[in-house]
Amino acid sequence: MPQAAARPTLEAVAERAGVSRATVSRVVNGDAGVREALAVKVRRAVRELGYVPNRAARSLVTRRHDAVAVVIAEPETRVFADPFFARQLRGISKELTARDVQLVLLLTEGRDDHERVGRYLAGGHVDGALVFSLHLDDPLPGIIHGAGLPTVFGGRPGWTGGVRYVDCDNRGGARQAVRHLTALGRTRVAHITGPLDQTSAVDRLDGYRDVVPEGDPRLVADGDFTPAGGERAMRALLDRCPDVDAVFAANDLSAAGALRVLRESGRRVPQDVAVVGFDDMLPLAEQADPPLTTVRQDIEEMGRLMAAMLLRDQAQGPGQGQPQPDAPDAGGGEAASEEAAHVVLPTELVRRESA
Amino acid sequence: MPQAAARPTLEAVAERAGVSRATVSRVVNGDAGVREALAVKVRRAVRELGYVPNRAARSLVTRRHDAVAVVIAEPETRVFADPFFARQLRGISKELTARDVQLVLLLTEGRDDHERVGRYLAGGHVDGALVFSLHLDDPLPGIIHGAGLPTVFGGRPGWTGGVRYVDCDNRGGARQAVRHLTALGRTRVAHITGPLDQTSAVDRLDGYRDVVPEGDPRLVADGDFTPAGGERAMRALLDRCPDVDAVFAANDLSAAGALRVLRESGRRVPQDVAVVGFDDMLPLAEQADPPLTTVRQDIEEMGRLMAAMLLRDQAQGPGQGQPQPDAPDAGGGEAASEEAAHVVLPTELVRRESA
DNA sequence: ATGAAAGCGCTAACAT
DNA sequence: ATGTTAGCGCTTTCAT
Repeated sequence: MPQAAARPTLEAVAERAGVSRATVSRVVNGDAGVREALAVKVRRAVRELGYVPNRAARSLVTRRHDAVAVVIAEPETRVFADPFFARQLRGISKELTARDVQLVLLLTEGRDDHERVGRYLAGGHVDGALVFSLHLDDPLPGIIHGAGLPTVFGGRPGWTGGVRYVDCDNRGGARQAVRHLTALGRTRVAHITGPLDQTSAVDRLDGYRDVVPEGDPRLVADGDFTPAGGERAMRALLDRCPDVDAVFAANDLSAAGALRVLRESGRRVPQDVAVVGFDDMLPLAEQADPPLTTVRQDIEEMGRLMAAMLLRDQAQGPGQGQPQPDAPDAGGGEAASEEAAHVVLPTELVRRESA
Repeated sequence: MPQAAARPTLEAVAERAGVSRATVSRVVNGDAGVREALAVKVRRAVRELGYVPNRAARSLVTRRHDAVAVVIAEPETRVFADPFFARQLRGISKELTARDVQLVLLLTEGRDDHERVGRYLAGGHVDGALVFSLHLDDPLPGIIHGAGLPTVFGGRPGWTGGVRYVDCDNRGGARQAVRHLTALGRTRVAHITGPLDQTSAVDRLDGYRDVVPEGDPRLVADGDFTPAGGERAMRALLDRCPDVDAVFAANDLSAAGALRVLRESGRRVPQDVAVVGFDDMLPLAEQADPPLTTVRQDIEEMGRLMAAMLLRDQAQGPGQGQPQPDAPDAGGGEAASEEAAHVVLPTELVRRESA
């Protein structure tokens, strides 16, 4: 029965400092109302003994866990073709670390996992959840929302009401991209969409239409955020409208596919056809030929804000059970406030050589 | 004082099933020695009440946590330019999920975080750690190893003895790459290295030398796993040895840089200079011009094996405190066994158009 | 095979 | 301001 190095307990610290457990607890938790003289003694004892509070024991009584779950609902596609996800995690991690909150990562592989994740979250092992789900028909967000756990979504979910989320300004970013192309004098600006069961793709399409409301419908081709989809769409575009002189691709991956097809077809980029992507996915965007002009979003900041938003009301006490009342800001505005029920981060056009 | 939906306790289940807490506990934990008739009643009560065990209470007495930490020690560079990391996490997640073990993610930002992570790990909040660190001089692995927590490293650490790790066969993969080039009839095969403070880069260089032991030293140029480094190295190579007819780049990112320089210099790939990368980093490798021949490693499997290796002895009981005695296999062999103190996974050459 | 009871280490009333 | 005390929900001897 290996005795695992017998960690010192509060009791041990109390004895060494010559005070009661309660006093040690107060000092350790930074509660006011302990004479400095005693506090000093306690802190010394803590240091000498290498005392570390037992989280399990603490959770048992406080009913808090100082842990939040990060649920990523789509390992199969984009998430793993893209450092996007890693950046967001980094932002989240920074914020959580700063508040001494643990990050429990939940990756779901498919429908089977939904139940498991739902059970875990409803099981009261974490104080909140940060959820990424890209598809409108994904039941997981609903399950989680229903679990009565404070939750913040990454990316606008496909439904409204009582939901908190952080997103980038997909629509505004799309407008930036398309305006850039029209400012270049391009008159036949096409759009390669993303999969339209994702709000980001829908929003980018909407942004495109904002700028080209009278647009030729044949200039819009379906993509799916993959290079192969971008190739297909670009071929269709070239076929239908040989006079196309600009393309706004819904992401950099499909832009890469489009570039390849344009090159094959003998078009020069940007001279014959200008191309703008979205995401500023590195190293792809930089290494593309020619380097891709694209719309950048501050992914890490999105993660940070998600965590901050979730933790904002964490202090109030253990698992509230109810999401916050909705208090949307203007919606799609560029200002970001942690007071809002959703935050939409601005995007930035990064000019390289493709447009 | 929001009462957080008062989860049912063991007590509640016991009462409903008309048995004692102890019996419910046995059933829930699958302990043998409960009459089936009773067990059935208990299970029904559990279901009806939606009982979920309180992990904190359980940990408090068992001193186990059913949680492991995943420590990623280098958010700044490669980890976040590369889905590598995400794939590995996925492998880990799958294995942990299957055993109902939680994944606590620890991302470290720099030296400041080392202490924090060390404290956390030594603090006894998790049953083990899976650690990624790329630099030989990183003190973190040592700290963690010293914390007396069962640990498995991702990638061979820069020191030997009593360490368990999972790695891919960097050296063998490099040999595959270079042999492929020589089999193509190339006689002036250059190598763009990675940063040589990482074992993966050193091993790949060694593999190159295995095949070209008599090699012209001017054919080896320092890179750093980045596209910019690859460009610099390729320029140096072209400068020193204009007759170079093949390049093995230590990773795909630097290969991409090399491709760009070759193109600029008017060389055709693969006709004039053949290029092989390492990693099969998608989408980069596929989208390169021309698509990159490269060495693939099964990243997800590496993650899975790390978790499996860690959990193998987890069953024995709470935090052993001592790492396992070393039981290395042949070292660098291609067979992978979960019995070994380290596992080295095979690599695979993926032929595309660059060589 | 089952139950009774003793804690695991901590926080939070309550008492002083 | 500090100490005393009563659990938090669970597992685990130890009786039966």
